[in-house]
Amino acid sequence: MSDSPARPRPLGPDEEALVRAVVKVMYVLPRTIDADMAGDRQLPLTEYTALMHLSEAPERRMRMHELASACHLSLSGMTRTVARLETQGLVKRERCEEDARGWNAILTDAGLARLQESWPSHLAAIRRRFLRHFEGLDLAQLARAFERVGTAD
Amino acid sequence: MSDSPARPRPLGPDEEALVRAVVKVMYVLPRTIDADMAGDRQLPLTEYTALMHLSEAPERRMRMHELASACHLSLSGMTRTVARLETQGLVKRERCEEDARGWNAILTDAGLARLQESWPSHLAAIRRRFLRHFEGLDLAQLARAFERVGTAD
DNA sequence: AGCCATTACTTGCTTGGTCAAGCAACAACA
DNA sequence: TGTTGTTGCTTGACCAAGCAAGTAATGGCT
Repeated sequence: MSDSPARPRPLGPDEEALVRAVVKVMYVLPRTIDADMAGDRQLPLTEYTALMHLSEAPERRMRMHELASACHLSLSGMTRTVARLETQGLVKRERCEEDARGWNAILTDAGLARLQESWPSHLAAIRRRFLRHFEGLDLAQLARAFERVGTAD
Repeated sequence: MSDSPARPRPLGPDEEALVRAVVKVMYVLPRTIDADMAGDRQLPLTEYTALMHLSEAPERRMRMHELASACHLSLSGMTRTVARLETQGLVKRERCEEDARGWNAILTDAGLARLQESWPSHLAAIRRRFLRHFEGLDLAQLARAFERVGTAD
């Protein structure tokens, strides 16, 4: 907080409705998606996301901090996530060649297989629980608005 | 998962952009708002929300499960939240008259004062970090879409 | 060469949530 | 009136996240 705002204008009805709906989505959607994906071999959303980003990276490898920021996770959070994935054999870690402080997280073949096994239900959940409800709206415009959210100015 | 979807159509570019942007918002926005509100006397978002719902309830009181679902929290999560608020004197608990298993969480005067103290910065944060970016869009339409999110059909 | 500031990551601790099990009060019924 | 099942909430065990402090490698700068 830089300045303490004296009496900000209260929310109008539409604004309030939007805020409440989005807050609800933030709480409910991740759990819903997770639950939809909970087949035999549940892959939690965070771990799924990490595998996904790795699969899209050149050589299926990324530095820890890149991966963390791609997943919107703190670096320490990512350390632990990768550790979990490593014990399952889905990811391995290698020291970075050009900077021995750094590590690469690397998607293993098993990890790729696991991701491919999960993505259809992940994708279906996204469509069914989320995108479905935005049919007919201008998605690109909406995406631009959401991309700006969080920035102050 | 009831049925395993064979090969769902992959996301188009606009769909993908929207999903990524919304996911990012879900991770980043709560922390941003929290941080904006972190004045001297930080009131975490969950606790703020609980106080807010209580303040709007008749007699400033609600049953635990009502409050939990209003806040999109599990009942046990709400038990702990209310416990935290109680130790700060912002809420008190009373056995429910007509059903001695039940409890009412009741907003105290101190709680109301605290809420009134927090809401300007809360509101400002919401405007600045969120609503600001939707100017010119049809908020009501958007709200309706988000209200449906999470439901399957 | 030797030191210092910086960077990349990990670890310890705390917080805040879930789920499952427990407990007490109620409701329905023999 | 006791018994049996259900409901409302709490508690215990666990887990994933963040922050702050620690460690190790690097890159200037003298």
